[in-house]
Amino acid sequence: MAQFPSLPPRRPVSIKEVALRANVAVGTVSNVLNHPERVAPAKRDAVLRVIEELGFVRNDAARQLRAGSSRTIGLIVLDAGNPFFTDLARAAEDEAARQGNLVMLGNSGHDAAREARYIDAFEEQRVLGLLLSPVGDPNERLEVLRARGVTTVLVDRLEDADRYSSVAVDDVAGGYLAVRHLLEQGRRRIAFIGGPASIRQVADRRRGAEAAVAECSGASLEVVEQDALTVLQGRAAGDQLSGRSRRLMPDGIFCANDLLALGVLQALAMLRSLRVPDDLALVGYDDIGFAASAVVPLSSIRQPTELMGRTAIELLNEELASPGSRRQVIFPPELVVRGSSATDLDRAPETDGLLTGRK
Amino acid sequence: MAQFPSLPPRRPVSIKEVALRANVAVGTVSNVLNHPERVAPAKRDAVLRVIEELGFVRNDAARQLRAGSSRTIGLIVLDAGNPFFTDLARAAEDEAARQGNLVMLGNSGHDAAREARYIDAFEEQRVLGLLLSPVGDPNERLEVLRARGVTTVLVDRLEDADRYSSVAVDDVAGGYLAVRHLLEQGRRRIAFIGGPASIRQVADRRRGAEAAVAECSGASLEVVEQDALTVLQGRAAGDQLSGRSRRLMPDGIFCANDLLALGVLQALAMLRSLRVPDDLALVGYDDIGFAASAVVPLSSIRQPTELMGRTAIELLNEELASPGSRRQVIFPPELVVRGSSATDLDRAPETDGLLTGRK
DNA sequence: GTCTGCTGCTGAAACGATTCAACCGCGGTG
DNA sequence: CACCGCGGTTGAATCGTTTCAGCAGCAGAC
Repeated sequence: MAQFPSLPPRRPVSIKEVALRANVAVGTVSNVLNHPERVAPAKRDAVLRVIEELGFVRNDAARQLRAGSSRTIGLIVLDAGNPFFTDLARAAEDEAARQGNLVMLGNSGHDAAREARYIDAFEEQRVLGLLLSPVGDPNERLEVLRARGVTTVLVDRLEDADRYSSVAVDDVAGGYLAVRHLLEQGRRRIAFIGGPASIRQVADRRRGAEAAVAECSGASLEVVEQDALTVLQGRAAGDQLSGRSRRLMPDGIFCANDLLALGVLQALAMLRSLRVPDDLALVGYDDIGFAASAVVPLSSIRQPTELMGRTAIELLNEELASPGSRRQVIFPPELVVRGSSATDLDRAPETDGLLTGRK
Repeated sequence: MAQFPSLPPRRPVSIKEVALRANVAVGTVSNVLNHPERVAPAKRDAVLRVIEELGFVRNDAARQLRAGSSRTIGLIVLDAGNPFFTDLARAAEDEAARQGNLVMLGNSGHDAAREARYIDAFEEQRVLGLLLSPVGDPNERLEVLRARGVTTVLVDRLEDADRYSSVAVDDVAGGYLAVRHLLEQGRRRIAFIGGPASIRQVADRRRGAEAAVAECSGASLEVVEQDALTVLQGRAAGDQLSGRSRRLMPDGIFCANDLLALGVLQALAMLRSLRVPDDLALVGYDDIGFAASAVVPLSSIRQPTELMGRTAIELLNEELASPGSRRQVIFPPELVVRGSSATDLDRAPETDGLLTGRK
């Protein structure tokens, strides 16, 4: 531990000192910062020079105190490690930056207490608004916030009533899209491998799969339920399937998430007799980074995360502009076709226009 | 878009209104909030009741303005999607929370402009201090911050001079640890598969590998250089190796990162003739989530991310307490042995005490 | 009854930026 | 010459909290 000659711990420079040094009134310095066009060029440059010289940095607390609200938007995510949220956060940051606002990220990590701490902190900071991907059922908490005038937009959560603005993604459409694609590739014996049905996303994706199968005569859907959405569970499911006779083997598999699909792929890679995609086509969900670089590149369903982030900020702005306005936006997911499901990649559709009607 | 009867946009309740309603002075309300022990229990409860009743939330801007600094610590990371940083962030948050402080996360995404925006914002907010994992060479920027009195701790970056407090991990030790383990398993023909040597981490890991081989007579090290640290590059390296005759094939491979190792594993899984770990032992680096659930669970080097996060906060506190004090902390990484390198998992050492001397 | 000490409470000052009514100076108009 | 208009500038008031010197009231000591 090195002890340096402690440089004088200079207090930050205030606007008053700048004014003094530049021989102008404090109001003029403030104008230079906030309404440069009101200040004569010569004086403006002089003030800017002094600001530079003294290393003045505006005290945001004082600005905020006077202005009544900040330029900060709070974003609380369930899992900062999940690419879905980081992509969304980045898009939200960009969109907010375009209006001169700033996004601060809080990570609740599925922990309600942690979430509460961030909500309180953001409220004390009088944030412009809150983007919240809530832990569990947020109703009471949200009502309190609402009552205190904190504008909140829900992210990745569908609310029954239209009491909050929200952005979410249509998982039913995603399941439909995946299975429709398998059917279009000529597959008829479809299997759905999913995690616990208690997870809404899983249930929705399955419903979408069922809908697609119902539209196609001669197609059947088998449901394989696993305990969790992990690679290991996927491998278990794959091992179980690979013991079957050729006759009972599905020729198309849709997994509720990419981890499951990668596990299935691992299990099947052990088998020489079965080839992907020729004998068995496979589609995952989420389009995680690993999907593209699997042994056989994995087809998957991608969520429009960037769009969701931008839209969340938009909805917040709308509600700030006209308090009381609410809007729910549900996005259709997108199919990404790769080697695990396309016998002929050239013909593979990039996006599926047919889905628009369901939106 | 539903338009609700706009509830009166009530201004937030101030401490003055609370005082009025509770028949006390503003100073007393402030004391209830900050020094409850100074207030008589009866009065304290009365004030708390009114606070609850009116839904009072302290205005942090005003507190901060008066107090001169906030209770917020800024953390700027290079990549919020990287588990290394999210784990570190979470540990930092926990440690900060123990002292009543709060960590706000900014994601620079390797973008210097973005980083600058966050630095400015945090400085305007007069944060307690900054934990920074800088983009590129930060020297000029840091000097400016230092001059303005913003206490900064560097994360995951070694500075030559001891001009800043910092936490980092010893990549040389990591490389040494990995290869020593391979040698202990009886392997002698070692290969190092690494990304561009321009990345410091890669170069350090390689140097560690060289040091371990040098200590063991009869051992040799072959270096395979790839363009990037990706699964695809790993697969390319694996394909290249698998064309070799048995004689020239390494029996132990150390990859500069887990992605490369997974790629190698993919390439070798195609080959029936070569088995992992019997014919070829494999060790990766970073211990990402996928390492444990690979076809053959991957041995890897784990960085003590939680410890680094906690320590970063500690260093910040130290420097705040006695300005001018600096400390650099370098952590030794940890070896995690899994199926890809252990012929006998029971004998596998969990941590390697031998390393302590190098620290 | 006076003095001392102590607890608990009060109320005004201070923090630093923004805002806004007032003011200044100057050129143009009638 | 008086007046107007106007761009540019001023400085006091304001935001909501914390801090702190000072005061009231009370108990105990003498």
